[in-house]
Amino acid sequence: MIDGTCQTFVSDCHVRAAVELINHTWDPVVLSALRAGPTRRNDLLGRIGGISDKVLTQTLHRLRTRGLVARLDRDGRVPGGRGAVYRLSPLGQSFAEGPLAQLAQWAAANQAALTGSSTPS
Amino acid sequence: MIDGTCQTFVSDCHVRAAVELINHTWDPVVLSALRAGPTRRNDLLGRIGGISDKVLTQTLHRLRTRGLVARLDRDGRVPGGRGAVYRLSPLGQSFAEGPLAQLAQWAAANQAALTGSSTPS
DNA sequence: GCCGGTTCCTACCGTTTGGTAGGAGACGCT
DNA sequence: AGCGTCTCCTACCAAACGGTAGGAACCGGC
Repeated sequence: MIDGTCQTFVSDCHVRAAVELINHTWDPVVLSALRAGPTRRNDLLGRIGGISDKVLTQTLHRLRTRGLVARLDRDGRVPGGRGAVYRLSPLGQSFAEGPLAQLAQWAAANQAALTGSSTPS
Repeated sequence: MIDGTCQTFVSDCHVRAAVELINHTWDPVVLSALRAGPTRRNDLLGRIGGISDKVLTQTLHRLRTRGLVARLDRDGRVPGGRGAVYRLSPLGQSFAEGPLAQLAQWAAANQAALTGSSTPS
């Protein structure tokens, strides 16, 4: 996957590795949502409008498999639920606050150009 | 799409906007490949192993539509071709050298954690 | 003129992804 | 106990994405 083994793609294949972490539409959203701190499933469902139940489960599962998110069973035990809480792992946090935040920052700075309002020549 | 209109997603929906720029498997690869400078189609096809002709066309088209890549018809006129040359637009360059490079850098620094548990160097 | 390389486009197909619907099991509250 | 809430799973379906195959147009070299 490093410079040698990555002849399938371009030499910058680190990009690929990183992009594949968030290549699933909702992955970056969930990651961003979790930056606010440990969150319960249902709260995520509410905070992230538009995501379906199944997809949130899948996304959380994928993110956990990739080591970006950890699940704390019954951490804070908020009333009214089994209290499965999801939080960013150190890796996930480093990703969310590093590249992901950079991405968001760039998009915010260039939103005018992105929305297609006026692409300067 | 900005802070107000983005209730469909999380408040950080700039992330979404940015990620959608590269959400198509080959987009970041092509963008990275173009960082080396204006490149002809066929050279891209060769430099990026594994991409198919159609997908390169689509990717280039999408990237142009989004204003990240520009096509210079017959710029350098290298021998043996019609000389359609692709290069990063200012926006694309800013994206490729900013967030995309950050992404690659992060992935390179965390490749050990990403690949699972392979011994780092 | 013919041939070959290059740029694109158009089918068609398989896989993946996200969405909807429905249900199972666990637990707290009344 | 009965009920509602929460987690999570399994179909099934539609759309999107990538890949293959084939072909059109364009241009230079022979």
